[in-house]
Amino acid sequence: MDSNKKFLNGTLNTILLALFKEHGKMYGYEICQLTKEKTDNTILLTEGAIYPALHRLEKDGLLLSSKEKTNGRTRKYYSLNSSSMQEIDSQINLLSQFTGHLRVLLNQKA
Amino acid sequence: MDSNKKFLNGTLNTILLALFKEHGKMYGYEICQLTKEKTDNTILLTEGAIYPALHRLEKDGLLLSSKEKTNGRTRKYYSLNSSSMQEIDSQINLLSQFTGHLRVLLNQKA
DNA sequence: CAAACATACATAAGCCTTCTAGGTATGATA
DNA sequence: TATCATACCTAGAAGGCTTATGTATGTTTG
Repeated sequence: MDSNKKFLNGTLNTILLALFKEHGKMYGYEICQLTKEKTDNTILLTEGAIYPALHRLEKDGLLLSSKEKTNGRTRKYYSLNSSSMQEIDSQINLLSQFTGHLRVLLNQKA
Repeated sequence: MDSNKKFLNGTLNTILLALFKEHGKMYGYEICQLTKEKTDNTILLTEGAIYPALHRLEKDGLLLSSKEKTNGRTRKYYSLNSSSMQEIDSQINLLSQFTGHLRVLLNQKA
């Protein structure tokens, strides 16, 4: 109620795509940690949201995955599917536009 | 799928509060039109979303309403309930913060 | 002058996304 | 050896928006 969790709704897929675009390959757990750090603990991606989202994006052909074993633990790395780059950029641009307009509505053009 | 409609999810209530803060009293239909104009037809608030949202905000004590007859048509005007101003500002600030962090994740700090 | 369009409100069913809560497994730390 | 951190996963419930529909009045157009 008094958190900003609900704002995330609808933006998660695109946030993930943008993170992959900047950071290359990443795995789920890492994304949760990184996002938390980058946003001063305000955007907290839950695993219950992130793993299904990654599966969805892979199924939709926007992500590719590969498993790697590191320190005895298996990580599932994802990265952008370059053959869907147009679609990926399009989605990121849409969200950028949206946040821009949103800031106009919120009167924080700066 | 290829629109930015889904991004709206979770932000509608707060957008409304911000609009009221800037524009004073407004009625539902007007808000739909104004938002459309202010965002170059990209943020399209549907009536099916906006009317329930206005009812909710009034029920929660954040908005006050009054009916007025203009040109034979009845308008239901809403405005901020000044006694809830603290809560209202808090919600707007939360969304502002969120969009700020979102832009960091999207790499569009400017 | 009738049809179409714009204004203005409202609600219900369904969809989609996320959250909560739970589960499994390994390595490190206390 | 118990707890915590890492690392994955899924199911059920909750919540918010879209789509579709309904009502009613005023204005424009053919």
